[in-house]
Parts: sequence; C-alpha cells; structure tokens
Amino acid sequence: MVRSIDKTLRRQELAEAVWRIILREGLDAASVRNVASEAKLSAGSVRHFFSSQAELHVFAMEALSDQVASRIAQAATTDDPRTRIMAMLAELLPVTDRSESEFRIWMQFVLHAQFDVRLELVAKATIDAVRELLLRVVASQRELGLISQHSDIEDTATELNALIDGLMFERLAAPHMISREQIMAVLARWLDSRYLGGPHAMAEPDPTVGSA
Amino acid sequence: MVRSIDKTLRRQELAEAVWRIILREGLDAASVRNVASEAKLSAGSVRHFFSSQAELHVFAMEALSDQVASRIAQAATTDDPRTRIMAMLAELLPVTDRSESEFRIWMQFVLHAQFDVRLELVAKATIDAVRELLLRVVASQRELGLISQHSDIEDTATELNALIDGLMFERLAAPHMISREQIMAVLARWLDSRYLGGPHAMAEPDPTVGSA
DNA sequence: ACCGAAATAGTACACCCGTGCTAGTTTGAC
DNA sequence: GTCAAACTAGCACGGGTGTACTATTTCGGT
Repeated sequence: MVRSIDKTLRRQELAEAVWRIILREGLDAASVRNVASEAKLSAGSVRHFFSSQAELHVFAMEALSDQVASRIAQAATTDDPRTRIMAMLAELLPVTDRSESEFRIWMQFVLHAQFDVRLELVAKATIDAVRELLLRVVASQRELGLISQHSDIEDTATELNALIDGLMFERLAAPHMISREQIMAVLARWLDSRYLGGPHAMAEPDPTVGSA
Repeated sequence: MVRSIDKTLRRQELAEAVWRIILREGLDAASVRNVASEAKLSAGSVRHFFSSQAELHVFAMEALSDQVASRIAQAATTDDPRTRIMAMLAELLPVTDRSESEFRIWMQFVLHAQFDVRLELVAKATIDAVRELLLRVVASQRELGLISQHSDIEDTATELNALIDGLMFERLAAPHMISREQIMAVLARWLDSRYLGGPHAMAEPDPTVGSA
C-alpha cells in the first residue's frame, strides 16, 4: 500500500495548513473549509483524512509538539556542556523566525486547551516533558559544578522554567518590550548568577571545583 | 440625566458578562447573543450600548485592566517596604480565586490582541504600565539597600518581569505543575537572592569574589 | 486492460453569527 | 397628563460553520 504513505503525508500537510492559518488569523479561523482551502483541497477531502475538526486540531498540535521535541533532541547532541545547555534552552525560546512562529502557534493551542480536554492532554504531556528536561539539565549542570551544590534542584528548575515561559510569553505578547537578543542575555545572566563564585566564575573557573 | 448613569452601569454589567463567558468558554464564545443572554438582555439591547461587538470586547478588556490596576494601587499604600513589594507583586499573579480568574480572562484578551489592533493597543498600554511599575519597584528597593547596588535596574526589572509573566502563564496553562504557594515561594526566593547579604549569600559566601 | 479501493469533490442541512432595522415599552422632565 | 428620549425586544438578511452524504476521479495491484 503506497497510498497509506500519502495518507500520513496529507495529514502532515493539513497540519501545516492549520499552523499557517493559526499564525495568520488565530485558531478560530482554522475551520475545516479554511484549512482545506489553505491546503488546496476540498472540505470533503479533509474529512477523508480527519473524521472531525477536533481530530484535525489535536493532530496539528501533536505534530507541532513533536517537531519542537525533535529539534531539542538535536540540540542535546552538542558536546560542550555550556554550549549544549544554551542550545537546548534556545530551542525552548522564540529566538528565530521559525521558532517564534512555532511558539506563537503553540500558545494558541495551549490557550484553547483550557476548553478542550483533548488539547489539554497534549499540552500537559508537552509541558511535563519540558519540566523533566529542565530538571535533567539543572541536575547535570550541578554535577558538573556549574551550579551551586547548595541550591535545590527542584526549586532551581522551577525558577528556570518560569523564567523561560515568561520570556516566551513576553516575546509573543509584547515583542516591543524584549528583543531576541535580550531573551538570550537574560537567560545567560540568570545562569551566571547561579554559578559558583558569581558572574565571573565562567571567565575564571574556580580551580577547587573546576573539573568535577 | 440620571439615565446616563444607568448607561455606564449597563456597560459594566455587559463587560462582566463577557468576562464570565470568556472564563467558561473562551473569547470565541463571547458573541453578542451569548453576552446578551448572560446579562439577561436581548441582542438588540446590547447593540444599544455598544455599536459593535468589537467595541464591546475592547471595553471589557479595558475594564479588566482598570480593575487590576486599581487593586495594585491599593496594595501600593502598604507601609512596610518589604510587605509592600510582596503585596504589589501578588496582585500581578494569580494567587487567589479572584485574581486567577482575572488573569485567565486577561490571557485570552492578550492572545486575541495578536489579530485585533484595538485589543493590541490595550494590551500594549497595560503591559508597558506593568513594566514601569516594576522598574519603580526595583529602583526603590535598591535605594533602600534591599537590592545590590551593582545590579542594573533595567536588567533586574526585565528578569523580574519575565519571572512574573512566567509564573502567571504556568499557573494558568499548567496549574498541576505549580501551586499558588509555590508561586509566592519562587518570587520570595528570587528576591532573597538579590538582597545584599541575603540567605543565598549567607549559605555559601565566596571569599575570593564575595560581594564585590 | 480491468477492478476496487483510495482520494477528491460537491451538495445539503441545520445551526450560529454580526448587524441593520423597526416596533414596542419604560421613564423622567415639564 | 404629555411627550420625547432612552431603553428593550425581536425579526430578517447574508454569510460562515461542522458534518453527513453522495458522486466522481485517480491509480496501483492483478
């Protein structure tokens, strides 16, 4: 069955059509007819790949979550610990045209998840995954001695998570207030403030803890 | 004209009807007919107080912004500096049933502001006002010696703003992940870490760099 | 070449929408 | 009491919506 390959392909195409419409006009505008038109298909044809509008939206949200996740996994392969953490965190923030679009769409989905149980499930799973990721990042950084041994991992991860979500939200809701460069600067500054020996510890690593 | 008092009263009632619907079903559900029904009025009657749906939504958003602003002004009258700052920041976070509802509604408005120039104006004005408030708070705290003299006011306010927005967003999008108590705890912890000689510096003083 | 399944299009139905309009009702000033 | 203004209700129009349903076209396996 070669056709079944087409099927998943079409579903992906339709998901991307949903994304484009959300980006342009919001999720409310992602009606079956609009999505069909965006994907150059008929409304009846969309129904052939998704048995309901809700299913289409859930699929589009999951596909977006998967896409971001795969990019984080990509960033996690970086060798240098300091570069790696910044690369991973950068994937969690809208600092490029692409990721800014992705998070803009994601925000719409998350907000609608308040009123749709199925979307809520996707949101919860993704948010929990990010939380786990940050916990691992913080724990790993502490093991490397790049973060104080006295700071609680849970608390630190919670604060980092809030900071990241806040930067994302602000960049999307009030782009005039914070630039992409500032986002990374705030993040870097926060990391430095958590390092042993304060901001200068990076430039001149403490020899006693150094290569733990 | 006694009637004009009724007019503003009805407009406020309609705004609150919009709020209740947004809370329950989202902004999309805040149609003229639904709002009229929620306020126990006819759709034609709503048209008498608001010449269009857009005007109704804008008014409801402004009314919400005003309501939160007045509560912050109330909190600003607290005497003790440390109590005052926590009271004011608490008004910027969803830590009570009331404020959680308000921010839930607010978030819907802000997200829709991406596609509506008039809502965008309200959002921008409010967000800028919060930014100014935080700048004044940070500056005031530094004058009192409660925050390090070496930290940049702008940077510190930016980080605090992001932290607050992140905590708000997380509490609304993923209430299972962070409790109201945790929100205040994270905030207090952040403030402490910025204090001269605060708990953070006490727990692990660095003799080489210290409080340079 | 043929057949059947997959894919696509198109139509129809019942519903909700914003808004313009008109008619009726209330109410306060004189 | 009268009257005009404020208020309220209701209808009608054109349009968009989800979805069920029925053709029609496409195309790979045989």
